[in-house]
Amino acid sequence: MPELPEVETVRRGLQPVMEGARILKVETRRPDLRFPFPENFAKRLSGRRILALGRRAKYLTASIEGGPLLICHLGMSGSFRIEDGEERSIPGDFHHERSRDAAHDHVVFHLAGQHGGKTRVVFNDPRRFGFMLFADDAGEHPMLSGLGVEPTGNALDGGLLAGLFAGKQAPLKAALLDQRLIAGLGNIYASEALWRAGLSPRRTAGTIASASGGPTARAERLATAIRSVVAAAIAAGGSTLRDYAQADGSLGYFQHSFSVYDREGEPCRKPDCNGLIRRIVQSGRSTFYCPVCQR
DNA sequence: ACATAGACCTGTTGGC
DNA sequence: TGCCAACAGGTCTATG
Repeated sequence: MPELPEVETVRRGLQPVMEGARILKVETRRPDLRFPFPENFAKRLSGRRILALGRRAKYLTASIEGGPLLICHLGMSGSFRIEDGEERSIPGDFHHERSRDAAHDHVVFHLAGQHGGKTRVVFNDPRRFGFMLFADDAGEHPMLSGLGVEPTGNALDGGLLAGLFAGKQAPLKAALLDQRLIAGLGNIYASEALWRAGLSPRRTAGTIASASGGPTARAERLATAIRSVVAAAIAAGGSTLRDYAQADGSLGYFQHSFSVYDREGEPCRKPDCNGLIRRIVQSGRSTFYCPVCQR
């Protein structure tokens, strides 16, 4: 479920605990997630220091000193949880000690911080669509190599977007979900970006480019919408991060108010638009949009 | 190249 | 209340 903003929020939440920490031990509580764990997964990480946590699209990465680049994907239901690593043996603390749904805790990283404090970072994933893999020595992996442009920063502008979509017959919604073009959008933010841009999810993607493949007003609007919706969601994640940090340490999902997603039948939030949000299915997945102001 | 459907899993929700 | 179908934020594979 996590799209780029959620993954970035997870990265920022894990960063203070993981960067610079030494991995004392790694527990894998089953042989696989979506894929089998790499050979010697725990052994190749144990005893090593985590240099940096990164993110590419919806992938989290951890560079390991003298070791491999760890690539993690949260799939649809993955989350991380930070726990105090000191063994607790307080009588009556049973409830606090147990996590909310330990049934799907699949990986536990036991860490020692630079000042000796111990923590555990627990990966939980009920559906097990998530995975953990190692990149090769050059930090490359087929899952990362084909990814398109990040919708953060300023790289994605109208000109670039028009070039990416020129000639495409696929509907805009499908083009936005194509990770080879733009990397990191998912089902929610694709719908949200199209609403912000006032463009129909059913519109042929190529129609936002000019005949020469150059930018148009529509392409500029969509590029701006994508960047702004992603930036706003990351900001929202950051604000909930502070709350979660004080609660139970779980990272992965945050409440966010959406303009169209999951609002079928409700009024469009665009001022003076009297449309009602409609739900359609594209490529087997729900799309939400306003048929009045999105054309 | 492109569109669609199915696959992988478990949990939650809504209708009857 | 119980049951069951539909659906869920992802992406890889196979098929046309």
